[in-house]
Amino acid sequence: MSLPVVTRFAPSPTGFLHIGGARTALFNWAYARGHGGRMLLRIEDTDRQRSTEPAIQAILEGLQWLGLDWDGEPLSQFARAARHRAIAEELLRRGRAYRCYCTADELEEMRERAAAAGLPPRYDGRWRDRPESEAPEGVAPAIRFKAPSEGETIIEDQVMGRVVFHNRELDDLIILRSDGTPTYNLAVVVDDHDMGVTHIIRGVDHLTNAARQSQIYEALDWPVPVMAHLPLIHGPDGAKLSKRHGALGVDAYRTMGYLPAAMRNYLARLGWSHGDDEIFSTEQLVRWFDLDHVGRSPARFDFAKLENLNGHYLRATPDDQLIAALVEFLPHVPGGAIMLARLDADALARLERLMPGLKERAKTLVELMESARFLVAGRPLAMDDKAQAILAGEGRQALKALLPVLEQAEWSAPALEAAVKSFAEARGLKLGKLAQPLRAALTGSSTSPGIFDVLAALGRQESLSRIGDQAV
RNA sequence: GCGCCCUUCGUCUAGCGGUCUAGGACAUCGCCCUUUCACGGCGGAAACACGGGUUCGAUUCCCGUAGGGCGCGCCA
Repeated sequence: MSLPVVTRFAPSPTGFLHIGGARTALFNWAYARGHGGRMLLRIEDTDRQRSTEPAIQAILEGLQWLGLDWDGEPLSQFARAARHRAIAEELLRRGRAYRCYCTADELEEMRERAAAAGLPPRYDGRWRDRPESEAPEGVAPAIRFKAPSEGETIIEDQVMGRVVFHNRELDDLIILRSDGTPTYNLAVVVDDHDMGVTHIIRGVDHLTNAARQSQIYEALDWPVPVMAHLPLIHGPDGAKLSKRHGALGVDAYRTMGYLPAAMRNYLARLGWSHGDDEIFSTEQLVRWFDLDHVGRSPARFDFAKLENLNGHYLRATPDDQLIAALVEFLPHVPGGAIMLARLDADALARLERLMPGLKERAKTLVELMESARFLVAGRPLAMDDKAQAILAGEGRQALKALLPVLEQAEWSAPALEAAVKSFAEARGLKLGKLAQPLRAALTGSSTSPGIFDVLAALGRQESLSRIGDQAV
């Protein structure tokens, strides 16, 4: 246990980095960083049909956005095919593997027969002890691992506990295809060994593989790494993650306006806990993260909680950093580019003044963007329904009456508030009666920060002309 | 079908035999704050799947049942 920790994240590049993969990466990362170890990245691209370069890029970018870095260069599993083949042959030499001359049709038939008999679809081992001399003409053999047929294989899982598999349940899996390329279970074992991986942290969907891989380690006389299998993440309805909810690429979460720090925090709490702590920094996560406190039951993805958490992070981010985050965010969201183009120095200065009020009201960068939009919006100003209603009746009258008062007022938030207040009192009106139409006229929205701050931030000329537009 | 895994408020979870009249967070409901919307504060409702054991004592340990998940490819 005194060995330096080496973890790895090993996605297959057949699509984007989904939320489950992101959490697996986060846990591997946190574990390695918290134990003075390294986290390696391996791209499991041995399936040439389904692996794509764009998918690799998407995964790398997803990790980067999440703020998860890895040590060394990403390793291509495919590039190591020769090494895998050599180990398959080594297994053959050791008598722990054999050539299988079954055809695809034959295997299909085998599965069908098993299904008909109500048996598990397993390879029956027909070439396990059959001499090579009986090999049929013209059939390229695959190499199968000679799995132990008796006894049991035990996984001492750091999360799931001691898991026992009866060896009779595990059939002889193919480790080298008839075209000479390695299959997953062989490649994983060889790579993890060669990379010096000490801790394998991955989803429970690999638990059965853990048993098969453990057998291969044993056949090779290699030490089995520490294993930890994480429960899966489900959608809000408890079923499998679908496109509709959680099975989105992490880039989708970026587009929805979530902050990487909030994502890390939220993902960490999905399946792992540190007492009653809910909001903690990434630094604390690294310090606290352990396998002991990873739960065993699957978790549902809850957008409401993510959103709440994101709101916390938004509010906690210093204004200048938040503006930087927003500026960086805009190109990734529909309509954002236009807004970015209009954010000149003047608008940025106004945004800075309003940020304390704006960020308190936003849960995502999208909401922040929407609430700041009036700063750069051209006229006529787009109005939300409530704002329109407010300006429909008395609101317009109030604005008209208010205009001369504002023209006379000293131009600062407190002074404007005082002026409007005394005007309201003189007329026996509630302040809200005047503030509401002002808000609507200036921002086109019924939800905005302190309206007097808005007035001050916009400036006398801009404000008066906007109010004038709406008052006529 | 077979194997493995899981099961505390609606959701994420704390709990590792007595401290549990089961704690926190999100969501929800009510009140307060307030120029709107939020934020914030206070308070409410809300859970140990079921049945057997083990034990002086089970949310915690064991076994069943039910429900859910994952796996069973010359995919990873």
